[in-house]
Amino acid sequence: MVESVKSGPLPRYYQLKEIIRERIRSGEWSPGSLIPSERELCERYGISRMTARQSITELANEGLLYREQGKGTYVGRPKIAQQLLRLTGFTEDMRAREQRPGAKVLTAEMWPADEATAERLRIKVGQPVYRLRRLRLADSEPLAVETSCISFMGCERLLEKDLERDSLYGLLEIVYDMPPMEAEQELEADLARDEEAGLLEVEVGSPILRTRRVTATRRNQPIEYATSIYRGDKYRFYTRMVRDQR
Amino acid sequence: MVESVKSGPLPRYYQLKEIIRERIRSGEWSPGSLIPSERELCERYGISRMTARQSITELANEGLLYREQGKGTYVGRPKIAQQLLRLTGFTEDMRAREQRPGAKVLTAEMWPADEATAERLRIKVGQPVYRLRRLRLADSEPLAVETSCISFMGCERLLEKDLERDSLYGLLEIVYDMPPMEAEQELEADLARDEEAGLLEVEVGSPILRTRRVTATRRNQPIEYATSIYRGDKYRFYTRMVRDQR
DNA sequence: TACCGCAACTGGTCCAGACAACCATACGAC
DNA sequence: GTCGTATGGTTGTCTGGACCAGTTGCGGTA
Repeated sequence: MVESVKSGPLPRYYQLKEIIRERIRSGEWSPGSLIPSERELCERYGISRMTARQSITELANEGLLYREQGKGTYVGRPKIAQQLLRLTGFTEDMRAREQRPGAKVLTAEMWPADEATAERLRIKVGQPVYRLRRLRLADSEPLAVETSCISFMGCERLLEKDLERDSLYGLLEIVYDMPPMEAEQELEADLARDEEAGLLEVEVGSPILRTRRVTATRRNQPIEYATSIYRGDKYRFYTRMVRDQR
Repeated sequence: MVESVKSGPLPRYYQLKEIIRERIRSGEWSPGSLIPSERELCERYGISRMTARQSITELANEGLLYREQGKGTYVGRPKIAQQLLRLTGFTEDMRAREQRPGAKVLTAEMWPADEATAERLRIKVGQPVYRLRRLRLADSEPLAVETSCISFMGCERLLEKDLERDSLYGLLEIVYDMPPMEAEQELEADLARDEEAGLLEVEVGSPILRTRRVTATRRNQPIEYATSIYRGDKYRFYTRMVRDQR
Protein backbone atom coordinates (compact mmCIF):
# COMPACT_ATOMS: atom_id res chain seq x y z
CA MET A 1 0.00 0.00 0.00
CA VAL A 2 1.42 3.31 -1.05
CA GLU A 3 -0.05 6.53 0.24
CA SER A 4 -0.26 9.10 -2.45
CA VAL A 5 -0.25 12.82 -2.40
CA LYS A 6 -3.04 14.47 -4.34
CA SER A 7 -4.13 17.96 -5.08
CA GLY A 8 -7.14 18.82 -2.99
CA PRO A 9 -8.14 20.85 0.03
CA LEU A 10 -4.95 19.93 1.89
CA PRO A 11 -1.65 21.13 0.44
CA ARG A 12 0.72 18.46 -0.83
CA TYR A 13 3.55 19.45 1.51
CA TYR A 14 1.20 19.04 4.43
CA GLN A 15 0.08 15.60 3.27
CA LEU A 16 3.72 14.51 3.05
CA LYS A 17 4.40 15.89 6.53
CA GLU A 18 1.61 13.73 7.89
CA ILE A 19 2.88 10.66 6.03
CA ILE A 20 6.38 11.17 7.49
CA ARG A 21 4.97 11.76 10.97
CA GLU A 22 3.03 8.52 10.69
CA ARG A 23 6.09 6.57 9.54
CA ILE A 24 7.91 7.81 12.64
CA ARG A 25 4.99 7.26 15.01
CA SER A 26 4.55 3.72 13.79
CA GLY A 27 8.23 3.01 14.29
CA GLU A 28 8.74 2.14 10.64
CA TRP A 29 11.40 4.87 10.61
CA SER A 30 13.20 4.68 13.94
CA PRO A 31 15.14 7.39 15.79
CA GLY A 32 18.58 7.99 14.36
CA SER A 33 17.84 6.20 11.08
CA LEU A 34 18.16 7.69 7.64
CA ILE A 35 14.96 8.56 5.81
CA PRO A 36 14.67 8.46 2.00
CA SER A 37 16.47 11.25 0.23
CA GLU A 38 14.59 14.30 -0.96
CA ARG A 39 14.85 13.20 -4.57
CA GLU A 40 13.53 9.78 -3.70
CA LEU A 41 10.56 11.25 -1.82
CA CYS A 42 9.55 13.52 -4.69
CA GLU A 43 9.65 10.65 -7.12
CA ARG A 44 7.79 8.28 -4.85
CA TYR A 45 4.97 10.72 -4.13
CA GLY A 46 4.91 12.50 -7.47
CA ILE A 47 5.70 15.96 -6.16
CA SER A 48 8.48 18.42 -6.88
CA ARG A 49 11.62 18.63 -4.78
CA MET A 50 10.84 22.11 -3.42
CA THR A 51 7.54 20.79 -2.10
CA ALA A 52 9.17 17.81 -0.42
CA ARG A 53 11.79 20.12 1.02
CA GLN A 54 9.10 22.27 2.62
CA SER A 55 7.72 19.24 4.44
CA ILE A 56 11.15 18.21 5.68
CA THR A 57 12.14 21.75 6.65
CA GLU A 58 9.05 22.20 8.81
CA LEU A 59 9.50 18.85 10.50
CA ALA A 60 13.16 19.66 11.13
CA ASN A 61 12.12 22.95 12.75
CA GLU A 62 9.85 20.95 15.03
CA GLY A 63 12.81 18.77 15.98
CA LEU A 64 11.37 15.59 14.50
CA LEU A 65 14.04 15.33 11.80
CA TYR A 66 17.53 16.68 11.34
CA ARG A 67 19.57 17.08 8.19
CA GLU A 68 23.23 16.57 7.39
CA GLN A 69 24.47 18.03 4.18
CA GLY A 70 26.08 15.41 1.98
CA LYS A 71 24.72 12.54 4.07
CA GLY A 72 20.98 12.67 4.35
CA THR A 73 18.05 13.36 6.66
CA TYR A 74 17.65 11.46 9.90
CA VAL A 75 14.86 10.84 12.37
CA GLY A 76 15.54 12.84 15.55
CA ARG A 77 15.74 11.20 18.92
CA PRO A 78 12.48 11.68 20.80
CA LYS A 79 12.58 14.71 23.08
CA ILE A 80 10.65 15.14 26.26
CA ALA A 81 10.01 18.72 25.25
CA GLN A 82 8.55 17.77 21.89
CA GLN A 83 5.03 17.17 23.10
CA LEU A 84 5.22 19.75 25.85
CA LEU A 85 6.64 22.70 24.00
CA ARG A 86 3.68 23.47 21.79
CA LEU A 87 1.39 26.29 22.85
CA THR A 88 -1.44 24.65 24.73
CA GLY A 89 -3.77 25.35 27.57
CA PHE A 90 -3.71 23.42 30.83
CA THR A 91 -6.03 20.72 29.51
CA GLU A 92 -3.85 19.73 26.58
CA ASP A 93 -0.71 20.12 28.65
CA MET A 94 -1.97 17.59 31.20
CA ARG A 95 -3.03 15.15 28.50
CA ALA A 96 0.46 15.30 26.96
CA ARG A 97 1.79 14.43 30.42
CA GLU A 98 -0.70 11.59 30.65
CA GLN A 99 -2.50 13.09 33.59
CA ARG A 100 -6.23 13.73 33.90
CA PRO A 101 -7.00 17.47 33.85
CA GLY A 102 -9.66 19.01 36.05
CA ALA A 103 -10.84 22.43 37.11
CA LYS A 104 -12.70 24.15 39.92
CA VAL A 105 -13.89 27.65 39.08
CA LEU A 106 -13.03 30.11 41.86
CA THR A 107 -14.35 33.25 40.17
CA ALA A 108 -15.67 34.14 36.71
CA GLU A 109 -16.64 37.74 36.09
CA MET A 110 -16.26 40.84 34.00
CA TRP A 111 -13.54 42.88 35.61
CA PRO A 112 -11.94 46.29 34.85
CA ALA A 113 -8.41 45.78 33.53
CA ASP A 114 -5.63 46.91 35.83
CA GLU A 115 -2.51 48.54 34.48
CA ALA A 116 -0.43 45.40 33.95
CA THR A 117 -3.30 43.64 32.18
CA ALA A 118 -4.24 46.61 30.03
CA GLU A 119 -0.70 47.11 28.81
CA ARG A 120 -0.27 43.48 27.85
CA LEU A 121 -3.64 43.22 26.10
CA ARG A 122 -3.15 46.62 24.46
CA ILE A 123 -6.42 48.02 25.82
CA LYS A 124 -7.31 50.92 28.10
CA VAL A 125 -7.03 50.68 31.88
CA GLY A 126 -10.47 49.99 33.31
CA GLN A 127 -11.89 48.41 30.16
CA PRO A 128 -13.86 45.33 31.22
CA VAL A 129 -12.28 41.96 30.50
CA TYR A 130 -13.49 38.45 31.20
CA ARG A 131 -11.56 37.24 34.24
CA LEU A 132 -11.51 33.57 35.16
CA ARG A 133 -9.77 32.18 38.21
CA ARG A 134 -9.58 28.41 38.43
CA LEU A 135 -7.96 25.81 40.63
CA ARG A 136 -6.44 23.30 38.21
CA LEU A 137 -6.29 19.62 39.07
CA ALA A 138 -4.15 16.79 37.75
CA ASP A 139 -5.54 13.34 38.51
CA SER A 140 -7.92 15.07 40.96
CA GLU A 141 -5.04 16.61 42.96
CA PRO A 142 -4.54 20.40 43.11
CA LEU A 143 -1.66 21.39 40.84
CA ALA A 144 -2.07 25.04 39.92
CA VAL A 145 -4.08 28.21 40.33
CA GLU A 146 -4.66 29.93 37.01
CA THR A 147 -5.99 33.44 36.48
CA SER A 148 -6.90 34.32 32.89
CA CYS A 149 -7.94 37.72 31.61
CA ILE A 150 -9.54 37.54 28.18
CA SER A 151 -10.33 40.48 25.95
CA PHE A 152 -12.04 40.35 22.58
CA MET A 153 -15.24 41.61 21.00
CA GLY A 154 -18.04 39.72 22.72
CA CYS A 155 -15.88 38.04 25.35
CA GLU A 156 -18.66 38.53 27.92
CA ARG A 157 -20.43 35.59 26.29
CA LEU A 158 -17.87 33.41 28.06
CA LEU A 159 -19.79 34.10 31.30
CA GLU A 160 -22.45 31.64 30.14
CA LYS A 161 -19.99 28.82 29.60
CA ASP A 162 -19.18 26.02 32.01
CA LEU A 163 -15.43 26.37 32.47
CA GLU A 164 -15.21 23.44 34.90
CA ARG A 165 -16.03 21.08 32.08
CA ASP A 166 -14.76 22.90 29.00
CA SER A 167 -11.25 23.86 28.00
CA LEU A 168 -10.84 27.63 27.68
CA TYR A 169 -8.49 27.27 24.70
CA GLY A 170 -10.86 24.77 23.12
CA LEU A 171 -13.75 27.25 23.38
CA LEU A 172 -11.66 30.09 22.02
CA GLU A 173 -10.66 28.05 19.03
CA ILE A 174 -13.85 26.22 18.17
CA VAL A 175 -16.67 28.44 19.38
CA TYR A 176 -15.20 31.90 18.95
CA ASP A 177 -12.79 31.20 16.06
CA MET A 178 -9.97 32.92 17.95
CA PRO A 179 -7.39 30.12 18.22
CA PRO A 180 -4.38 30.84 20.42
CA MET A 181 -1.48 30.95 17.97
CA GLU A 182 1.49 32.24 19.92
CA ALA A 183 2.41 33.04 23.50
CA GLU A 184 5.21 34.67 25.38
CA GLN A 185 5.71 33.39 28.89
CA GLU A 186 7.92 34.15 31.85
CA LEU A 187 8.66 31.83 34.76
CA GLU A 188 10.14 32.36 38.19
CA ALA A 189 10.54 30.46 41.42
CA ASP A 190 8.72 31.76 44.49
CA LEU A 191 7.22 30.65 47.80
CA ALA A 192 3.57 29.87 48.38
CA ARG A 193 1.74 32.59 50.28
CA ASP A 194 -1.17 32.07 52.60
CA GLU A 195 -4.18 31.81 50.30
CA GLU A 196 -2.21 30.14 47.53
CA ALA A 197 -0.87 27.50 49.92
CA GLY A 198 -4.38 26.72 51.07
CA LEU A 199 -5.69 26.23 47.54
CA LEU A 200 -2.74 24.09 46.48
CA GLU A 201 -2.88 22.14 49.76
CA VAL A 202 0.75 22.76 50.62
CA GLU A 203 2.50 24.46 53.54
CA VAL A 204 3.03 28.20 53.44
CA GLY A 205 6.59 28.73 52.16
CA SER A 206 6.56 25.71 49.85
CA PRO A 207 8.21 26.22 46.46
CA ILE A 208 5.97 27.28 43.60
CA LEU A 209 6.57 28.09 39.97
CA ARG A 210 4.99 31.42 39.02
CA THR A 211 4.22 32.06 35.36
CA ARG A 212 2.90 34.99 33.36
CA ARG A 213 1.72 34.48 29.81
CA VAL A 214 0.44 36.72 27.02
CA THR A 215 -1.38 34.74 24.35
CA ALA A 216 -2.14 36.08 20.90
CA THR A 217 -4.41 34.87 18.14
CA ARG A 218 -4.11 35.51 14.43
CA ARG A 219 -2.94 38.94 13.31
CA ASN A 220 -0.76 39.06 16.41
CA GLN A 221 -3.71 40.26 18.45
CA PRO A 222 -3.27 39.57 22.19
CA ILE A 223 -6.37 38.00 23.67
CA GLU A 224 -5.26 36.55 27.00
CA TYR A 225 -3.06 37.55 29.89
CA ALA A 226 -2.75 34.67 32.32
CA THR A 227 -0.87 34.40 35.59
CA SER A 228 -0.50 31.01 37.21
CA ILE A 229 1.20 29.33 40.10
CA TYR A 230 2.17 25.67 40.03
CA ARG A 231 3.15 23.38 42.88
CA GLY A 232 6.92 23.15 42.70
CA ASP A 233 6.97 19.52 43.76
CA LYS A 234 4.60 18.36 41.05
CA TYR A 235 5.29 20.39 37.94
CA ARG A 236 8.27 20.73 35.65
CA PHE A 237 8.47 23.01 32.68
CA TYR A 238 10.18 21.78 29.51
CA THR A 239 11.60 23.85 26.72
CA ARG A 240 13.85 23.56 23.69
CA MET A 241 16.26 26.19 22.46
CA VAL A 242 18.04 26.45 19.13
CA ARG A 243 21.01 28.41 17.95
CA ASP A 244 20.43 31.06 15.31
CA GLN A 245 21.03 29.76 11.84
CA ARG A 246 24.29 30.98 10.29
CA MET B 1 21.87 54.20 -0.97
CA VAL B 2 20.55 50.80 -1.95
CA GLU B 3 22.05 47.64 -0.55
CA SER B 4 22.30 44.97 -3.15
CA VAL B 5 22.28 41.24 -2.93
CA LYS B 6 25.08 39.50 -4.78
CA SER B 7 26.20 36.00 -5.35
CA GLY B 8 29.17 35.24 -3.17
CA PRO B 9 30.14 33.32 -0.07
CA LEU B 10 26.94 34.34 1.73
CA PRO B 11 23.65 33.06 0.31
CA ARG B 12 21.32 35.67 -1.12
CA TYR B 13 18.44 34.79 1.21
CA TYR B 14 20.77 35.33 4.16
CA GLN B 15 21.90 38.72 2.87
CA LEU B 16 18.26 39.78 2.54
CA LYS B 17 17.53 38.57 6.08
CA GLU B 18 20.30 40.80 7.37
CA ILE B 19 19.04 43.76 5.37
CA ILE B 20 15.55 43.32 6.79
CA ARG B 21 16.91 42.88 10.31
CA GLU B 22 18.86 46.10 9.92
CA ARG B 23 15.80 48.00 8.65
CA ILE B 24 13.95 46.90 11.77
CA ARG B 25 16.83 47.55 14.16
CA SER B 26 17.28 51.06 12.78
CA GLY B 27 13.59 51.78 13.21
CA GLU B 28 13.12 52.47 9.52
CA TRP B 29 10.47 49.75 9.57
CA SER B 30 8.61 50.09 12.84
CA PRO B 31 6.66 47.46 14.80
CA GLY B 32 3.23 46.81 13.33
CA SER B 33 4.03 48.41 9.99
CA LEU B 34 3.75 46.77 6.60
CA ILE B 35 6.99 45.83 4.88
CA PRO B 36 7.33 45.79 1.08
CA SER B 37 5.55 42.92 -0.63
CA GLU B 38 7.47 39.81 -1.66
CA ARG B 39 7.30 40.78 -5.33
CA GLU B 40 8.60 44.24 -4.56
CA LEU B 41 11.51 42.84 -2.56
CA CYS B 42 12.57 40.44 -5.31
CA GLU B 43 12.50 43.19 -7.87
CA ARG B 44 14.34 45.67 -5.68
CA TYR B 45 17.14 43.26 -4.82
CA GLY B 46 17.24 41.34 -8.07
CA ILE B 47 16.41 37.92 -6.62
CA SER B 48 13.61 35.47 -7.27
CA ARG B 49 10.46 35.35 -5.21
CA MET B 50 11.25 31.92 -3.74
CA THR B 51 14.50 33.30 -2.37
CA ALA B 52 12.85 36.35 -0.86
CA ARG B 53 10.19 34.09 0.65
CA GLN B 54 12.87 32.01 2.36
CA SER B 55 14.23 35.13 4.08
CA ILE B 56 10.79 36.21 5.23
CA THR B 57 9.78 32.71 6.34
CA GLU B 58 12.83 32.36 8.56
CA LEU B 59 12.37 35.79 10.09
CA ALA B 60 8.71 35.01 10.71
CA ASN B 61 9.73 31.79 12.50
CA GLU B 62 11.97 33.87 14.71
CA GLY B 63 9.01 36.11 15.51
CA LEU B 64 10.49 39.22 13.93
CA LEU B 65 7.83 39.35 11.19
CA TYR B 66 4.35 37.97 10.74
CA ARG B 67 2.35 37.40 7.60
CA GLU B 68 -1.29 37.88 6.74
CA GLN B 69 -2.52 36.23 3.61
CA GLY B 70 -4.09 38.70 1.23
CA LYS B 71 -2.73 41.69 3.13
CA GLY B 72 1.02 41.59 3.48
CA THR B 73 3.88 41.05 5.89
CA TYR B 74 4.24 43.11 9.05
CA VAL B 75 6.99 43.85 11.53
CA GLY B 76 6.27 42.00 14.77
CA ARG B 77 6.04 43.79 18.07
CA PRO B 78 9.26 43.40 20.04
CA LYS B 79 9.12 40.49 22.48
CA ILE B 80 11.02 40.22 25.71
CA ALA B 81 11.67 36.60 24.89
CA GLN B 82 13.18 37.40 21.52
CA GLN B 83 16.67 38.08 22.76
CA LEU B 84 16.45 35.63 25.63
CA LEU B 85 15.06 32.58 23.89
CA ARG B 86 18.06 31.73 21.75
CA LEU B 87 20.32 28.98 22.96
CA THR B 88 23.12 30.69 24.82
CA GLY B 89 25.42 30.11 27.72
CA PHE B 90 25.32 32.16 30.90
CA THR B 91 27.66 34.82 29.52
CA GLU B 92 25.52 35.68 26.52
CA ASP B 93 22.34 35.36 28.56
CA MET B 94 23.56 37.99 31.01
CA ARG B 95 24.68 40.32 28.24
CA ALA B 96 21.21 40.12 26.66
CA ARG B 97 19.83 41.13 30.06
CA GLU B 98 22.31 43.98 30.21
CA GLN B 99 24.08 42.59 33.24
CA ARG B 100 27.79 41.97 33.61
CA PRO B 101 28.55 38.23 33.73
CA GLY B 102 31.19 36.79 36.02
CA ALA B 103 32.37 33.41 37.24
CA LYS B 104 34.20 31.80 40.13
CA VAL B 105 35.41 28.28 39.46
CA LEU B 106 34.51 25.93 42.30
CA THR B 107 35.86 22.73 40.77
CA ALA B 108 37.22 21.71 37.35
CA GLU B 109 38.19 18.09 36.89
CA MET B 110 37.87 14.91 34.92
CA TRP B 111 35.12 12.92 36.58
CA PRO B 112 33.55 9.50 35.92
CA ALA B 113 30.03 9.94 34.54
CA ASP B 114 27.23 8.89 36.84
CA GLU B 115 24.13 7.20 35.51
CA ALA B 116 22.05 10.32 34.83
CA THR B 117 24.92 12.02 33.04
CA ALA B 118 25.92 8.96 31.02
CA GLU B 119 22.38 8.41 29.77
CA ARG B 120 21.95 12.00 28.66
CA LEU B 121 25.34 12.20 26.95
CA ARG B 122 24.89 8.73 25.43
CA ILE B 123 28.13 7.41 26.88
CA LYS B 124 29.00 4.58 29.30
CA VAL B 125 28.69 4.99 33.06
CA GLY B 126 32.12 5.74 34.51
CA GLN B 127 33.56 7.20 31.34
CA PRO B 128 35.52 10.32 32.28
CA VAL B 129 33.92 13.66 31.41
CA TYR B 130 35.12 17.19 31.99
CA ARG B 131 33.15 18.52 34.95
CA LEU B 132 33.08 22.22 35.74
CA ARG B 133 31.29 23.72 38.71
CA ARG B 134 31.11 27.50 38.78
CA LEU B 135 29.44 30.17 40.85
CA ARG B 136 27.95 32.58 38.33
CA LEU B 137 27.79 36.29 39.02
CA ALA B 138 25.67 39.07 37.56
CA ASP B 139 27.05 42.54 38.21
CA SER B 140 29.37 40.92 40.77
CA GLU B 141 26.47 39.45 42.78
CA PRO B 142 25.98 35.67 43.06
CA LEU B 143 23.13 34.58 40.78
CA ALA B 144 23.56 30.90 40.03
CA VAL B 145 25.56 27.75 40.58
CA GLU B 146 26.18 25.90 37.34
CA THR B 147 27.54 22.38 36.96
CA SER B 148 28.50 21.37 33.42
CA CYS B 149 29.56 17.92 32.29
CA ILE B 150 31.20 17.96 28.89
CA SER B 151 32.02 14.95 26.79
CA PHE B 152 33.78 14.93 23.43
CA MET B 153 37.00 13.60 21.94
CA GLY B 154 39.77 15.56 23.64
CA CYS B 155 37.59 17.36 26.16
CA GLU B 156 40.32 16.98 28.80
CA ARG B 157 42.13 19.85 27.08
CA LEU B 158 39.53 22.10 28.72
CA LEU B 159 41.39 21.55 32.01
CA GLU B 160 44.09 23.95 30.80
CA LYS B 161 41.62 26.76 30.10
CA ASP B 162 40.78 29.65 32.40
CA LEU B 163 37.02 29.32 32.81
CA GLU B 164 36.76 32.32 35.13
CA ARG B 165 37.62 34.56 32.22
CA ASP B 166 36.39 32.63 29.20
CA SER B 167 32.90 31.63 28.18
CA LEU B 168 32.49 27.85 28.00
CA TYR B 169 30.19 28.09 24.98
CA GLY B 170 32.57 30.52 23.35
CA LEU B 171 35.45 28.06 23.73
CA LEU B 172 33.39 25.17 22.46
CA GLU B 173 32.41 27.08 19.37
CA ILE B 174 35.62 28.87 18.47
CA VAL B 175 38.44 26.72 19.83
CA TYR B 176 36.97 23.23 19.49
CA ASP B 177 34.58 23.81 16.56
CA MET B 178 31.74 22.17 18.46
CA PRO B 179 29.16 24.97 18.58
CA PRO B 180 26.13 24.34 20.79
CA MET B 181 23.25 24.11 18.31
CA GLU B 182 20.27 22.89 20.25
CA ALA B 183 19.30 22.25 23.85
CA GLU B 184 16.49 20.68 25.75
CA GLN B 185 15.93 22.11 29.20
CA GLU B 186 13.67 21.46 32.16
CA LEU B 187 12.89 23.90 34.95
CA GLU B 188 11.38 23.50 38.38
CA ALA B 189 10.93 25.54 41.53
CA ASP B 190 12.70 24.34 44.66
CA LEU B 191 14.13 25.58 47.96
CA ALA B 192 17.80 26.39 48.58
CA ARG B 193 19.59 23.73 50.58
CA ASP B 194 22.47 24.35 52.95
CA GLU B 195 25.51 24.51 50.68
CA GLU B 196 23.58 26.10 47.83
CA ALA B 197 22.20 28.81 50.09
CA GLY B 198 25.71 29.65 51.27
CA LEU B 199 27.06 30.01 47.74
CA LEU B 200 24.13 32.11 46.55
CA GLU B 201 24.21 34.17 49.76
CA VAL B 202 20.56 33.59 50.58
CA GLU B 203 18.79 31.99 53.52
CA VAL B 204 18.25 28.24 53.57
CA GLY B 205 14.71 27.67 52.25
CA SER B 206 14.77 30.60 49.82
CA PRO B 207 13.17 29.95 46.44
CA ILE B 208 15.46 28.78 43.65
CA LEU B 209 14.92 27.84 40.04
CA ARG B 210 16.51 24.48 39.25
CA THR B 211 17.33 23.70 35.63
CA ARG B 212 18.68 20.68 33.78
CA ARG B 213 19.92 21.06 30.23
CA VAL B 214 21.23 18.72 27.56
CA THR B 215 23.08 20.60 24.84
CA ALA B 216 23.88 19.12 21.44
CA THR B 217 26.17 20.23 18.69
CA ARG B 218 25.92 19.45 14.99
CA ARG B 219 24.78 15.96 14.03
CA ASN B 220 22.56 15.97 17.07
CA GLN B 221 25.50 14.84 19.21
CA PRO B 222 25.01 15.69 22.91
CA ILE B 223 28.10 17.32 24.36
CA GLU B 224 26.94 18.90 27.61
CA TYR B 225 24.70 18.00 30.50
CA ALA B 226 24.35 20.97 32.81
CA THR B 227 22.43 21.38 36.04
CA SER B 228 22.02 24.82 37.51
CA ILE B 229 20.28 26.62 40.31
CA TYR B 230 19.31 30.27 40.08
CA ARG B 231 18.30 32.67 42.84
CA GLY B 232 14.52 32.88 42.58
CA ASP B 233 14.45 36.55 43.51
CA LYS B 234 16.86 37.60 40.78
CA TYR B 235 16.22 35.45 37.76
CA ARG B 236 13.27 35.03 35.41
CA PHE B 237 13.12 32.64 32.51
CA TYR B 238 11.45 33.74 29.28
CA THR B 239 10.07 31.55 26.55
CA ARG B 240 7.86 31.72 23.49
CA MET B 241 5.47 29.04 22.30
CA VAL B 242 3.73 28.64 18.98
CA ARG B 243 0.76 26.63 17.83
CA ASP B 244 1.35 23.88 15.31
CA GLN B 245 0.80 25.07 11.79
CA ARG B 246 -2.41 23.71 10.19
C1' DT C 1 50.18 -0.40 1.57
C1' DA C 2 49.06 4.37 1.56
C1' DC C 3 47.33 8.01 -0.74
C1' DC C 4 44.85 10.70 -4.12
C1' DG C 5 41.22 11.88 -7.14
C1' DC C 6 37.00 10.90 -9.32
C1' DA C 7 32.16 9.65 -9.43
C1' DA C 8 27.90 9.25 -7.36
C1' DC C 9 25.37 10.22 -3.98
C1' DT C 10 23.43 13.65 -0.25
C1' DG C 11 21.31 18.31 1.14
C1' DG C 12 21.72 23.78 0.12
C1' DT C 13 20.71 27.56 -2.85
C1' DC C 14 18.38 29.68 -6.66
C1' DC C 15 15.45 30.69 -10.73
C1' DA C 16 11.18 32.03 -13.63
C1' DG C 17 6.81 31.28 -13.81
C1' DA C 18 2.07 29.45 -12.77
C1' DC C 19 -2.34 29.31 -10.36
C1' DA C 20 -5.07 29.41 -5.89
C1' DA C 21 -6.78 31.64 -1.73
C1' DC C 22 -7.65 35.66 0.40
C1' DC C 23 -8.41 40.71 1.12
C1' DA C 24 -9.62 45.56 0.22
C1' DT C 25 -11.73 48.73 -2.64
C1' DA C 26 -14.55 50.64 -6.22
C1' DC C 27 -18.48 50.34 -8.87
C1' DG C 28 -22.77 49.17 -10.51
C1' DA C 29 -27.56 47.22 -9.97
C1' DC C 30 -31.31 47.07 -7.20
C1' DG D 1 -28.42 53.09 0.92
C1' DT D 2 -27.31 48.08 0.35
C1' DC D 3 -25.80 44.30 -1.67
C1' DG D 4 -23.23 41.63 -5.00
C1' DT D 5 -19.43 41.67 -8.26
C1' DA D 6 -15.28 42.86 -10.64
C1' DT D 7 -10.53 44.01 -9.99
C1' DG D 8 -6.06 44.31 -8.55
C1' DG D 9 -3.33 43.76 -4.80
C1' DT D 10 -1.36 40.39 -1.23
C1' DT D 11 0.55 35.74 0.48
C1' DG D 12 0.20 30.43 -0.25
C1' DT D 13 1.24 26.46 -3.00
C1' DC D 14 3.66 24.12 -6.62
C1' DT D 15 6.50 22.98 -10.75
C1' DG D 16 10.82 21.28 -13.04
C1' DG D 17 14.61 22.34 -13.68
C1' DA D 18 19.81 24.29 -12.51
C1' DC D 19 24.18 24.48 -10.10
C1' DC D 20 26.88 24.45 -5.55
C1' DA D 21 28.80 22.09 -1.44
C1' DG D 22 29.73 18.33 1.58
C1' DT D 23 30.30 13.06 2.09
C1' DT D 24 31.45 8.50 0.82
C1' DG D 25 33.41 4.73 -1.52
C1' DC D 26 36.00 2.95 -5.21
C1' DG D 27 39.74 2.42 -8.16
C1' DG D 28 44.16 3.67 -9.69
C1' DT D 29 48.64 5.37 -8.70
C1' DA D 30 52.85 6.05 -6.17
